[in-house]
Amino acid sequence: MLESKLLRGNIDFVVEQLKRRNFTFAVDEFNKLEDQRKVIQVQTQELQNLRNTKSKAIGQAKASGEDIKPLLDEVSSLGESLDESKSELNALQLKIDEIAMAIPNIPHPSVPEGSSEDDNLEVLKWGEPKKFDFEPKDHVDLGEMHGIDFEAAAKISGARFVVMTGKVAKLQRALTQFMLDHHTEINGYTETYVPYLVNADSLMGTGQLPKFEADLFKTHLHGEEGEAKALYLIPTAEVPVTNIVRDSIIKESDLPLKFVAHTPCFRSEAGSYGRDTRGLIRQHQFEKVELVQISKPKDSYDVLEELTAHAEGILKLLELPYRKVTLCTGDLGFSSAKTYDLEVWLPGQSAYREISSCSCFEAFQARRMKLRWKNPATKESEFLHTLNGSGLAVGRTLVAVLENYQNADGSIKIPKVLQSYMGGLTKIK
RNA sequence: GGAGGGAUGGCAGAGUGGUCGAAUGCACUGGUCUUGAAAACCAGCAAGGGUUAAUCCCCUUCCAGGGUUCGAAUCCCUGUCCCUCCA
Repeated sequence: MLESKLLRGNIDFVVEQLKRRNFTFAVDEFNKLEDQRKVIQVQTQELQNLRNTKSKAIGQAKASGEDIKPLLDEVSSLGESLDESKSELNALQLKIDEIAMAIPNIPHPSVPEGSSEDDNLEVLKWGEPKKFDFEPKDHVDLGEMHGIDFEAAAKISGARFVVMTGKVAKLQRALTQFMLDHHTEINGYTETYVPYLVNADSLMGTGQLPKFEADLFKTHLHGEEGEAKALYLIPTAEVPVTNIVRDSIIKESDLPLKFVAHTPCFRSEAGSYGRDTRGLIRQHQFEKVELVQISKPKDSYDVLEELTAHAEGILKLLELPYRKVTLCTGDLGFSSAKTYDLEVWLPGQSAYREISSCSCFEAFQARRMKLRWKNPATKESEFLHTLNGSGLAVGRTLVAVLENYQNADGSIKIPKVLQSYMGGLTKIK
């Protein structure tokens, strides 16, 4: 959600900025509603004031033993016009909120202009894609001999699910453990366990709702109030973790807050039919280790660099070649002001593929979830900045390890940092 | 499964229909005093919104949502969460 002052006072700037990310803002409609709101709100508050004053007078008259009948007659008609005015105001406010909640964040000035992912800007490349003296297989072919079973998953659930057994399942767990340990012990994050089913308010807070309901799995509850109580499977740990601090005022001394959580993520992948249908790349359910930071506004872009470096650290320790790109305005997520994607090298596809997305949301999410701090400089409560990034997407990291560490015979070398998590194993075959 | 109690400002905790946005204590901020600090004393101290150049002023908010009433923290209904007792 954008700042209401900005929407009211400097709407031309907003429109211009949103144009950068191909979002057309219906200014005229919004302004019209705002003008109406002003009139009705002032009118409503005046009526309310009148009622309060009269009611107080009745109280006083009664206390001093006067006859209150004439005063009662005076207010009798007030309630009706007040109710009318109130409901008119409510209706207007609902419409305005609906529009406001659907406006994406404004890109940071440093974000490159562009319309699609082709315009993303490469920041750096790390590591050399390994030259194989044989034709490297992709993870699906490799997985067949190691216990990755898509057929069983299709039988159990359907497409875009997987069953893993044996060493490969353990390797995924090793990756998860390694990431969690590294982020808590080296990078200073607090390990966090969170619900995997969340309510609509939480999703509003981080920006998945109201616009992107189609991307989510929604539970269905029986009974009359089922709809209102329905929970959603989390598409990312960002949702429950960031919402830990929804509706709260954080002490300055507690900032920045740094959380790391491992959760499964569930995505409907609506609209991605035919994309990455093969393999583990695009699943309805996958594991992810997520980094979340809550920072003071002035620090947030330093934190973005730091948090991204934390995600990169995992790739470096796993010795996986990657590149870092800045998403262009057209490819930026709804809530984000600036995003770095980390893309890992996959020999099976001869391509870099996204394995982490690190974003600074500025106060966009904080405003939606009323997340504030007491700024000692201004003595005001002000909105904080939220950030998050995958550190990393575990399923895709597993893909990267399988493909980058494969041998000609299909066996997989275990990366050094994972060996202790695999009981000293150096190779799976 | 049954019976009861509770949810109030950063925290603790009063308040059962009207000058209650809310006593009091703690915490916090400023001041007096002090060589300095502590103590003591004095003063200030909720959030969101409207209007305004700004102040003033006004509105809303005492778990959430409905209702009763001229008027609700207070009464009624529903829900959520917490606690106690019984089985």
